[in-house]
Amino acid sequence: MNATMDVLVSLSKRRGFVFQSSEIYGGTGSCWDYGPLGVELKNNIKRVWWRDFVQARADMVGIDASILMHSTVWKASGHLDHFTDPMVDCRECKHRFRADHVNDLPWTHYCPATKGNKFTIPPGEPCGHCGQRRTLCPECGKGELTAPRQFNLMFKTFMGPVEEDAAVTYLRPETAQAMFVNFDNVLQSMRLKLPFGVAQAGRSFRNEITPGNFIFRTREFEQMEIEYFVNPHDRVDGRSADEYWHDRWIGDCMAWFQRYGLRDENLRLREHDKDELAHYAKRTVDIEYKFPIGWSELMGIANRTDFDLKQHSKWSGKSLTYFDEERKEHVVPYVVEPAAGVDRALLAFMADAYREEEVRGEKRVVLRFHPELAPLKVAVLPLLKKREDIVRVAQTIRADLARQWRVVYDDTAAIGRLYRRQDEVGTPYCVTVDVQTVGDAERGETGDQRVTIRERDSMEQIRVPVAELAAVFRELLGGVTWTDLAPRYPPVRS
RNA sequence: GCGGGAAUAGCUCAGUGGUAGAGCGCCAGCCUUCCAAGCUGGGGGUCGCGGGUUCGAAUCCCGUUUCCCGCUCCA
Repeated sequence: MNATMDVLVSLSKRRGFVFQSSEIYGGTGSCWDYGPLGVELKNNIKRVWWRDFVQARADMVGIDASILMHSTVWKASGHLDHFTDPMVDCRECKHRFRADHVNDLPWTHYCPATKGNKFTIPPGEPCGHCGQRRTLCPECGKGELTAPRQFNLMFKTFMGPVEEDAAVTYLRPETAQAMFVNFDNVLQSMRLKLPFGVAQAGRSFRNEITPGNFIFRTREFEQMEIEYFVNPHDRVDGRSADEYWHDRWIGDCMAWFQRYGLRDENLRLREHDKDELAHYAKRTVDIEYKFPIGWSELMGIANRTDFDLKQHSKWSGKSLTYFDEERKEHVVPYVVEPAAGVDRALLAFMADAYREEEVRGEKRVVLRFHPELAPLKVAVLPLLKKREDIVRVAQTIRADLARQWRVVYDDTAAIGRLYRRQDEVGTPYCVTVDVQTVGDAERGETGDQRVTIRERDSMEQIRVPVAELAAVFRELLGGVTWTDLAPRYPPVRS
């Protein structure tokens, strides 16, 4: 069965993945807190993203910019003009006006006193024929206007302790701008050649009009963004570099989500129509995921052209160009932007991993996380908690493995229940220490110094020497599959 | 923004004016040699919040907040 949003919200709270923000005060709409397991999962997502897209590539570097920036950044980027003024809409023609300007616009008026003749009336004046003042849309003259709406998409704040004197600025609504603003710093300090990319993961803030659907749309969220700069004059495979790299990134990003567990049937690409493209974009393709709420955007990959660098160059007066040695010319790079939401990725990975299975007539809830994403990697479980020798070995194993991975120890229930608990939070491997491991000193039996490793999805078990545990987990948690590794060790029948 | 529904234990929910409940989960003990076993005991709720009616309110009334569904809006 597919996970419903309710089931995920409930599991998230019960097992420490996600809590509603400020819950004891009644909760804050559209804000969520990551709990002990949620933060591990989220950090793992960000880490593999960084490793795969920054660390592993010669053409990528990263930055970590401040959330507060010079307010002119948002003037240049277009966010300030587009998103901070009270707006009214015409219900008929859908034209949008700034509410504080609407009364200054000449009014197109279909006058009832002159059988619907059309007049243009100056601002503030009544109609000379019927005496009416403006009530309808200045543009089409027919539609009613909606009440003014404050489109504060950006969170306004004040730099400086005294509000009246302080400079107004904004919490960034996207991380991208810091990478454009730092273009020249990064280029010069790292001696980069096009094409190259700058990556950043960090928080962004938007006063969303309609937040909701758990962590899908929140007012504070985390992005993983890449700005990949290319020389638009270059040709790759017979195409312009920006178009070539745009498609490359779409493919790479899609493959990345598949690699970490999202199923093909839950992923698709969606091309933005020309009329829905953002003002800066030449082409945008969304990777959509089949969330519990339906198909929705998981990440967007946009060709932002040279819009942003040109804007910042214009507003700052600084040249933001790249010198093409071959052509002996300065060019403004085009930029391809793969932008993913960390929280949405987490939701997708969780939804896709969720399974309800039947095992021996009982329901088993299991999160089949990719081992690299799983918040807990290994649970160490003593089969008998009253046997000091067993407990001692188990504790030693836990401490040893915990130097490299997130490992937990649990002895508070029967083994079956302990397994189910770990299944429910997606722990890929359990290590069980039993009498066979340590032997029975009273009977003069020595143990075999082997423990049972149990794999989450197949529930298969193998006997592995304690001395080899760390090496085995380095393989299992580093890309080697269970199917490849398990045959090297004797199985255990349960 | 409009309409409808909901809010009681960690979770799922019962409780329609008279001492705050169940199942599951959680904790402790006993038991237990590998897939939510059993027994015993335990912690945990100012019934979303504020006001009102009443001898008495989880229950009736008003307000408010949050969440869900639909519409609208938005990208």
